[in-house]
Amino acid sequence: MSDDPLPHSFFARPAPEVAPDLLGRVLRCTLPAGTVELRLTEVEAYQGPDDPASHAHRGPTARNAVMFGPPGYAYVYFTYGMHFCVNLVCGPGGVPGAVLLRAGEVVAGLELARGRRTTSRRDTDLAQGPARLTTALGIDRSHDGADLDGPVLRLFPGTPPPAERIRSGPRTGIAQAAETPWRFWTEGEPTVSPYRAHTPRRR
DNA sequence: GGTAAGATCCGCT
DNA sequence: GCGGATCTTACCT
Repeated sequence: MSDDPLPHSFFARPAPEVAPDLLGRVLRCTLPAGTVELRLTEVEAYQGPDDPASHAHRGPTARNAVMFGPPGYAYVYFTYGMHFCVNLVCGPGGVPGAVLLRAGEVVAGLELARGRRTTSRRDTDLAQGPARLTTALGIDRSHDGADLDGPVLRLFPGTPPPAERIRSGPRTGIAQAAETPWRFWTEGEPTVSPYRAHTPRRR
């Protein structure tokens, strides 16, 4: 990977526009233990303040402050008492938005990622799910606000999939605005759960 | 000062 | 498919 990282201007668009453009991109995380690189296969967009599912919906707080800052930085939060999730802050000035990284394929640092994900039975499970993804990369709250063109986190152009392989659907695990198709994934990737490719039943 | 819900994962059935 | 683990955040009284 000798390409230059994507510039901050890449993120200076609404999150629902940036999200599909993140598929196939490569996120590198460099820590004292070593480097892990992840090719993104599934993401979700959150665009506040009118998005009731977004952490930014109720205005700025100590936790979500990074979402209200400039694009091109990481927003990391803790949830369910045991998990971290990482977002990439997006959006034109003044509009809080972010893209949650849900899944990816480990393309470098496989041994290190396996060591962090001891419960994983297959390599495709290493970063299948937003909390597994942060564990595999070694990301925690200390990376909240980290520059995506910085010494720890860097996002490289990678190889985006052809447009016909990009799918979208409802976001996962949230009660509000579940009908908004702001989840994007690459069709045919083993790191994306197959059942998610189908339209969920309505009742 | 108390409480309910949460952008989840894992093991068991 | 279901429920437990585990704790922070935000909101209410």
